[in-house]
Amino acid sequence: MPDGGQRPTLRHVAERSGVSEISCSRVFRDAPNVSASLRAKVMDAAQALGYTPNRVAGALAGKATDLVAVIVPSMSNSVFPEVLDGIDSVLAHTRYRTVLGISHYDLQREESLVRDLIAWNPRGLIVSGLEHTDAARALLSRCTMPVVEIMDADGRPVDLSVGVSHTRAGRLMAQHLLAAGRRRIGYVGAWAERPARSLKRRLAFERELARQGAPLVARHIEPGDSSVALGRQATALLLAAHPDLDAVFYANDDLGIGGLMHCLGAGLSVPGRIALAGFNGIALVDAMPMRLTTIETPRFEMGVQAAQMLLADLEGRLAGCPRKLAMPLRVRQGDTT
Amino acid sequence: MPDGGQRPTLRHVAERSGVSEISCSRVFRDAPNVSASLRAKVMDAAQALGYTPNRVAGALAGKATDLVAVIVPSMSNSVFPEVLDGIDSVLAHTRYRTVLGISHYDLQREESLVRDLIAWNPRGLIVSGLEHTDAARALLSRCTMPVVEIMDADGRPVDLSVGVSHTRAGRLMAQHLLAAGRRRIGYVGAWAERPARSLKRRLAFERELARQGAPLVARHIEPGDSSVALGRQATALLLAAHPDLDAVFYANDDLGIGGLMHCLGAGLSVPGRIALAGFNGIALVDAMPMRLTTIETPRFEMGVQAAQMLLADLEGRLAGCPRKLAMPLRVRQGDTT
DNA sequence: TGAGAGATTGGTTGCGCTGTCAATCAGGGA
DNA sequence: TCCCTGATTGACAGCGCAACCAATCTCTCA
Repeated sequence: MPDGGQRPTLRHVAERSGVSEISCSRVFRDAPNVSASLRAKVMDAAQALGYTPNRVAGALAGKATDLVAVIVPSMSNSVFPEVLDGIDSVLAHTRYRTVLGISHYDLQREESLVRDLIAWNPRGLIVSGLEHTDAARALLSRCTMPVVEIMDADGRPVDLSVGVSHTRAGRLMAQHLLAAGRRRIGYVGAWAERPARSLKRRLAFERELARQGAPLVARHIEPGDSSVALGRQATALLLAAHPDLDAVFYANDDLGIGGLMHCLGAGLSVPGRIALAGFNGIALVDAMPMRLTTIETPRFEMGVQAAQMLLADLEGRLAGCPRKLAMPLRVRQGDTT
Repeated sequence: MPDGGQRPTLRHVAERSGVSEISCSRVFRDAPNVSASLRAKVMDAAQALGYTPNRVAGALAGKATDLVAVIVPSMSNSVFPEVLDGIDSVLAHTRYRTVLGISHYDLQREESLVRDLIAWNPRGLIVSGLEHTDAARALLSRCTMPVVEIMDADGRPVDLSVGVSHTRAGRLMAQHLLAAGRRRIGYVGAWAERPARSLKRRLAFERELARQGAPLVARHIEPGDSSVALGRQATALLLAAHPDLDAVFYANDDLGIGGLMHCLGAGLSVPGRIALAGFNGIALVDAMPMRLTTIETPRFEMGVQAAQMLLADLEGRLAGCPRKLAMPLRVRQGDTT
């Protein structure tokens, strides 16, 4: 019935079923006030034609797409895949779909992604972090759809936010290590500290150490992408330069596990000789022969909350609710401190 | 200038700049034959108004969106995030954006995602595996845009495909273990073997073992999601039931590393007492104190190739090129066999 | 100087669908 | 029996942009 290899449209369905286009449209949208017999006729015709609604046309006519733009900084460790999983676990049950952008911890790239994804007129945006270029921030604050900034709770969000306090995380870990009697403490980071969150953690960590009279002895910030292998290398370098360190705090668990691997390989007793601690609480930690002490962050749950806040805002259910959500954070004592 | 809080449109830009809508449109599309002065006028007006093109309207008018639908089965290990990274590394430099679906290794869910994403009229689809429900396969073969099936090379793709031969992988590993003198061999899988690819690997593995006179002794397929922790548990169970195994092949590296952790923890000498091997060659392998022998698969590269084939097909550059691409595969000897 | 080629600009139409409002129909109470 | 109400169905316009074709303008060359 549809001429040539063209995709059938509502008009084809309308013609074949002998029903008006708009009634067909109602059937596919599950709009109210459609009789069962009409619905059946339309569905039969659609079935026969292999009709699928064109959501692009629907989006234009209805003035809103059912897309949610999500911008994450990286896919190279398990953190953001978990967040995406959380977002998807909520959106999968709705008509909304995720459009993905990866910024590679580059705020310039993030800005262009924001610009690009806004052009799709999404129903909402989920972006990572509270730090953006001025232009990106301007775009985000000007746009009419809800924007959720995830991962961070230290700062002022453009609109909505769900995250943890990295300042608190740094302080907590400093207190934990000091309480465990450590005094000569080092730090290992990666990504040249481009994610502002890790910088916030480190600064808070250093501040607390200094406040308690045991200032940071040394730090090693790698330029490259974080990974277990990089953590191993960086730890070797740091300990070569500062053999007397009695604890190291890592920007994340990947690095920390790498550090643990180095120490085990080098025959350094952990935590006897040196204590190690990471950040995030990824699943891998539990699978290691020795469980890294870490700070547990709710990645999946942040994704879930972000998506739920977005939906709630779209449905006007957010009146009175907090627009800034700080998620809980706790030190998870492992075997390495 | 745009009335109320409404998003400015081409018409607003046209009015403000005193240029026709269509010429404005040309400016934003970088269409040819636009004078510098006209472009400047238009850009000024757009700047002042904060205009962003509405890609949804453009997609409808131009009869094609710049969306690429990607359906992956899982985000819970590093494999598919890496594939996504590969896809993104290609698409990021184009005007195409990724719409993501996660099927959770459920073909029914995959089918509904296919249906759902086709409704967005994407420029192409990238789906995982060659096995789909009949309905999904029908949808995929009927749709006019290119479809790339990734990860597998054993079977007949609907359209394009990029993947590795899992049958060959299973055979290779059987040969490797037998060549290393192993005779009492076990297998550990997960996800209830829903990914057909892992089943293909195992069957080829068992076939080769049997052919060479050392049939599989035992296998343990977990129902749950694969993870390092699960591999550890499963190995404990398998070895408890079959203490005389001298080698175990795992459906993937996460499980294999879990197995390694178990053996190290239980004081079993690896590879002296027992050999272990995984599949994929994820980065984590290299960071462990003992490197798991594995079969290296080019995940990032498969993403890259899939995206490139898609683009090539869209641009008509695929005439004569193979529409089915088998990627290389090799056993990477570690410390565990 | 004038024709012709090419570069630049604009008008009209319609992509496929949904919002809005109008028309129609069935059934119930006065 | 007839009007009124609510449930169904339909007509029409337009979402914001780009394809197509026409108009204009600018050169170049004879």
